[in-house]
Amino acid sequence: MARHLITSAIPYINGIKHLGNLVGSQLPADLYARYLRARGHEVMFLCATDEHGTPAELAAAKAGKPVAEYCTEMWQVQKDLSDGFRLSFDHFGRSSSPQNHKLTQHFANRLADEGLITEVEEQQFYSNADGRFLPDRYVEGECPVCDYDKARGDQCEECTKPLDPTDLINPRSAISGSTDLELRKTRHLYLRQSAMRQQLSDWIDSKTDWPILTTSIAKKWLNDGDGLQDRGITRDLDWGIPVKRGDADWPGMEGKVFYVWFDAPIEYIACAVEWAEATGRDASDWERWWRTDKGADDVTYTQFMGKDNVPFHTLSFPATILGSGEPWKLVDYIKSFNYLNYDGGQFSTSQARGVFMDQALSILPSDYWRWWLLSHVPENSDSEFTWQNFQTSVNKDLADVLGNFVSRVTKFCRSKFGEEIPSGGTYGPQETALIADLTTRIRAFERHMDAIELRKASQELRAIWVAGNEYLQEAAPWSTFKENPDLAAAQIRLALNLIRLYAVLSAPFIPDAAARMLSAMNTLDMDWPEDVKAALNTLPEGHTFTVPDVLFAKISDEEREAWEERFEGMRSLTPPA
RNA sequence: CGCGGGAUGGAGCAGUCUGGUAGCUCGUCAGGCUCAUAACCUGAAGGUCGCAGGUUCAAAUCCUGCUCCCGCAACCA
Repeated sequence: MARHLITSAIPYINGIKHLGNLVGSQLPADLYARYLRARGHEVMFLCATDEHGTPAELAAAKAGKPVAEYCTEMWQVQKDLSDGFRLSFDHFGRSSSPQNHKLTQHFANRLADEGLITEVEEQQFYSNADGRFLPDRYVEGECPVCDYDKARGDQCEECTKPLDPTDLINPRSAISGSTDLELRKTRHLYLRQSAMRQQLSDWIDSKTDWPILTTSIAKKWLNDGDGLQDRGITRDLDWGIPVKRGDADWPGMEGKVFYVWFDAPIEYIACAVEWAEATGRDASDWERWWRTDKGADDVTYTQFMGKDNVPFHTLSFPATILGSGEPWKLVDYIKSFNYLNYDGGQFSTSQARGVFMDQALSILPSDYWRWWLLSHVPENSDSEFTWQNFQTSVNKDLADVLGNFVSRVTKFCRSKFGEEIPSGGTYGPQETALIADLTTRIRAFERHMDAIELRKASQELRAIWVAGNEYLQEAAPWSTFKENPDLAAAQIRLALNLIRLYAVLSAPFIPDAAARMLSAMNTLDMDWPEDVKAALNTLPEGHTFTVPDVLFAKISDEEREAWEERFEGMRSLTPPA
């Protein structure tokens, strides 16, 4: 038994996430966590909401609520949705938690002590109308190059020219449209990432087994242009973690907060602190996951995220960890994903394009979504969600192959032998061959899961389901029953045990259906099939079971067409109350 | 010459690192079975592996050049 720490990139508090967000981090992380638990490993699976930054303030303002109140509500909304998708977090925390405040201030203090923080004075637009500083993107104006009048402070979207806010002609606030702006001097803390470039580079180079996507992005940031740049870690905002050196004030930094990308990854650690406190544990219980001097040296830490998050996890957060000089656990493996596109374009939160988590659950149970998303996860390149593909895959894999297998076996047994595992007969060559085939496939499935090769694992799992149908076709118990009922009994006994086996193997992908399969087989035995032959003898002769309802109803053409039409337009921008 | 990823039968993908008869799922066609959610099982047709050169006995796989698509481009979650 090994110990695994797993974190999913933490979703931003601003609004409900779409399927692209889900498939890029939380869902594959959940699959891996469930699989490792099923194999008997000790798992700590953490996620949280990322609550700081300007977008949260703006969303709260739009909703007419104080930002703290807005975040609390949206946290609950996201929590309910992750429960709906059966995401099995050990704790779903909040980056605005007191625990994270304390840890973030602690790390800043440590980094300052190590000489890795510098103060920089710069000029930034201040909006008198809005009563706040405007970060780059929140200044708009006319592009000095192409005259496009909606150029943003960081870049002109029309001519793609990178800009400074001060380059803009007639700058205005993107929040209120006010042109009453003035340049003010402000001081900010910078993390001296450049000083850690070599250390980070050596560390990345040591990770030879990481996905190409992960290392190539990291190396680009390390080596491009002038190399890794120092990064501002404070902002002139109200909402956030106050800049302090540990418990002490930080002279000159009054009224400022840490930048969201500094405190968000620290929440991975703070989340474990929240977990320990919420469950009545003490500090040593979370420290054994995070402090290598307090038991975490045997922990394997895996992070899941979309490709847009890679730089922060390969460089910024490791810079914080390494720079602290303290024995914190560093990530061992980073699994990153490409994007899931929606019918020819990108899913978009701001444009409300695509299918969002709440809508998905209102249409179909979570297992449908989990199976499709996990078996089509964008591992090697961007992939695309289409209703047509979704309908075909789900109907074929879940209804026809797996669901129908359960149905044909249980119904046949009920009609010929009654609702109990039939007695008599022995396993012969066909059964031996099936066990050998399943053993090979299950070992391959494990290898793919261990390597987090999710598409291959899905494919293998499907092949394992198909093997059951092949066996039935060949064994033909409906024929053998007529001449040799004992043989038919043995065949069906095996098939019923196969249902339990499928439930165990499939549970990480489709937990609800797996639970129904186990319930129908009237068993709580979820032991992993280390020995397939033994696993297929788990349910003994005479053990009772019930015929379950249809596991997966098929998606009809009418339903698919209705959804295609419904989701063609944009979703309502109003988040649920 | 900004960086990275991709281009494989009608669709979606694996195979490329470690050259050696091109593989999987869906779709199509034919057959089988009749226990089952008109499901399941078997077989067949269909690809000059983006384009052009090169290395080699042999290239989807290695090298060179080119074309097209996607993402990123630093404080934007």
